[in-house]
Amino acid sequence: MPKYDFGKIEKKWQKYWRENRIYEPDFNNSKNPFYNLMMFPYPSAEGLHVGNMYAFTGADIYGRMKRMQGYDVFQPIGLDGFGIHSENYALKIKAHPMEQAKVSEKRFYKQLEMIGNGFAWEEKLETYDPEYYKWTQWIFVQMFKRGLAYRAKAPVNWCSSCKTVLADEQVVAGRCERCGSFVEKRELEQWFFRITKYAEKLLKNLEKIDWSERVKIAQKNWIGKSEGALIKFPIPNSQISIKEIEVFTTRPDTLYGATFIVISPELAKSWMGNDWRAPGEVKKYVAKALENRSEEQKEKTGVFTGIYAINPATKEEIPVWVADYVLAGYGTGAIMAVPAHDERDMEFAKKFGLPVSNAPLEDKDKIIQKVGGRKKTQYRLRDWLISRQRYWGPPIPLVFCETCKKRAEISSSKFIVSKQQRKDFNRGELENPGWVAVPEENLPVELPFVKNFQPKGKGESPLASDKSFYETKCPKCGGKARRETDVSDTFLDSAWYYIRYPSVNAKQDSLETRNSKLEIPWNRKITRRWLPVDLYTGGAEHSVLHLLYVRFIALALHDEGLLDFGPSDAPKGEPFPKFRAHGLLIKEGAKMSKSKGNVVNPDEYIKRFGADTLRMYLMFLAPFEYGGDFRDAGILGISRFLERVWKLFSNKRQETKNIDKGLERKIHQTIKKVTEDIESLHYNTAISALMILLNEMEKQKSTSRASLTVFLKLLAPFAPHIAEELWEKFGNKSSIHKEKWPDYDSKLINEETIDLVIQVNGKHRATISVSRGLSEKEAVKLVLGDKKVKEALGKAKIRKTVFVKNRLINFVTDLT
RNA sequence: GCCCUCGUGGUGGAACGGCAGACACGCGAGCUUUAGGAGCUCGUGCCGAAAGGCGUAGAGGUUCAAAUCCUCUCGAGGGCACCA
Repeated sequence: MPKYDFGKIEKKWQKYWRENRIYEPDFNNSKNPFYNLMMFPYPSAEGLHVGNMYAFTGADIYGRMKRMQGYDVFQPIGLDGFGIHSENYALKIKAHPMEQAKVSEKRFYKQLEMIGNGFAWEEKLETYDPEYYKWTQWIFVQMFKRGLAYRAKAPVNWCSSCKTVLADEQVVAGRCERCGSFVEKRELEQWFFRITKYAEKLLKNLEKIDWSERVKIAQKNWIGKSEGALIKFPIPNSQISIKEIEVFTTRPDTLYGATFIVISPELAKSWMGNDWRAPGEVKKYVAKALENRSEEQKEKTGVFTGIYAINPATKEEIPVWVADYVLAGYGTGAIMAVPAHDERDMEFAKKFGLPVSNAPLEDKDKIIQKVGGRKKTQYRLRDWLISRQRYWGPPIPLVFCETCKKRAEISSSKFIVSKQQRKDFNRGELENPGWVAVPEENLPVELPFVKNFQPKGKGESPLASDKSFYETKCPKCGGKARRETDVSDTFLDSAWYYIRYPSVNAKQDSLETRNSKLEIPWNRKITRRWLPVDLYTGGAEHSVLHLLYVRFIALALHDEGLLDFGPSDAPKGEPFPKFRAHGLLIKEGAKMSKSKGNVVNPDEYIKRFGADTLRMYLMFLAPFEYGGDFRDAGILGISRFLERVWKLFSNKRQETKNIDKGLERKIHQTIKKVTEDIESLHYNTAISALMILLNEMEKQKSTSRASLTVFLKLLAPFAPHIAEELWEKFGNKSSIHKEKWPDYDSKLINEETIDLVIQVNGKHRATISVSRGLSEKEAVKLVLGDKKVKEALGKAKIRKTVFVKNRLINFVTDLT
């Protein structure tokens, strides 16, 4: 037998797999579909990162076992290449993103093939492909038409380095998730998706989906539900039109201790916008606070407004202050301050010499009723800011028309409008007068090649300088109109890719709506058969980004009757009943980063050791969900292992009729262990079990063909190429990856004799070999005859005997 | 500040409440004419010559029995963070 030439073997089988369509399921007729999905990569860096490979390999091993267990596994691959990450990379290397995309695509797909995963290549997709983003725009249109997209002016996050607005989810500790620059607040008009409408559903469904606990908790915190009450504080003898202040509190029971009110600068400003003639000092404070509203915690500041309100419980007059520690976007923008029960209020009270009252607590419900308040549930979650002032994304498929604005305003007014008039406009058009959706049949709105694609930084996308792009006709009235020039957030691209995959090569499907036929981006029958996804794997860093958006979009499309998944244990419309977050791969104790120069390039290692070795090494480091520490030295262990496997199959192929009992038992134990460990993603211990089995087999003079067959099958998910090669050398004509996964016989697993541990007062004193199933009576008799035990017991009297069958016996003696 | 997760040899990590350290890496000794990033055998938690003792961040507790369960402290990582 020749030596183990992994380079040649790996190439050979990768070609074979593709040509023979080994990993292509039958989408229309599959009886046993299993959708094994891994988050697709964004090709922004120099090439595939070993972290990507780690994640993909982990998902692949699971998929390969499922395939051998008789499932029709679908494991798609694609590129999330639209959006700011790829654009920033293009900017950095001074390339045009549209051209760079083609370069990255080629490179990534080549690398992704080299790692030996069972990808269904024929269903690959790229988010920047017009054939794909046509449908991303279609989703935007559906959201708009159904009142789930709206335009509003609001203080939003602005990254001055990326020169665009960002969603709250993309701001991490006050910094831009992409570039790390500090994010500032700017008052801008932007497009939002109404994710807050789904706050409760997104929260409640978490209980019924099987996800990594840490991710569920992160989502729960992000949604941030609090139950409390709205309570009104009247303003007596009010000189202005504001007659009362309503506050939100989670502690209505502390109302008797509320000794002052604090309103946010934003609320103060809106009062001034009415008829409040605020003192100069207040005006100054508010202006300053609004201009410089930092997220950082700092010393409390504030001013007295001169206004007094009445505490509805004590009937006492309390002062109203304005301070920037009260947020505008949460609750009513005003709070009742209870220094005795709230640290922040206490800090404020101390600083400004306000009274502190230690009033007793009341019953929550009673006090709410007494003062005429009402219960209120509040969420921390904000709407999803979806527009971006960048170039490399799907243009938002909307058009602004002055003529239609007036008509829509009339139609949306409460005055008498005929039903027909109202029907002329969808909800989005009524809520956003002047904005008209591009009709579905005119999609995609293609992203033009713009030479100067660099972000402008004036709150406008580069498309705003392309006249030929934005000048258009209103699809509604045919008049002169202007296209929206912002593009949508990358996270919209990735919010639905998994629905598209199974339908990439499917027949175009449509839905009957009231007055027309609506083309849809997925085949309904296939979608019902393959979705929801059976197992979704990805990084925990997407806990409140992708993983929240993707659920929202699926639930919304589902509620709007556009999408219909097949049955699952999860609530209807949940895309991922089971999600597992893989861990982070680090290098010698440190995070991999280009600045540290410790980024592992998988290509090099594949060249030196082979993809199979690298795959197994990555999986051997630690449990898949923990992550792992990549150390160069360690890979030799796996390299040796596979070399020894190769040798075993070269040298010990003699047929043996007499199967060694001990080996047979070991084989069945290994089948059980490997099967269970793959199921729970404990690949490290599965590999260890294979090593133990190999050690055993090497000790045998000869090994039966049946044993070797089992070994190869168990190895196949981890090292798919070498397993395939040895399988062929065994004379098989079809792929090992389509073979049946071995079963174990639980009767053959148990050893006939076991080591019984003998303890005296909980201390291990001896171990004796006894036959399995030995009774307590027999055990005591046997054990008490043991010399060591006698010694240990000495003269002490046995007070109690604890016997655990097939495991241990513990004598508890009187203390002497 | 609040919430979550985790602390085990020189290293990565094993361990249904029941023999702590599986499997590897590294290291040590030996074998093999052996220059290859080789292979094979044995050893390798700490103290001790041994018997034995001590050991899972630290301190308590529950239990016949604790790395595992409970309480507190310390440390690391992650999420939220002036959200009333």
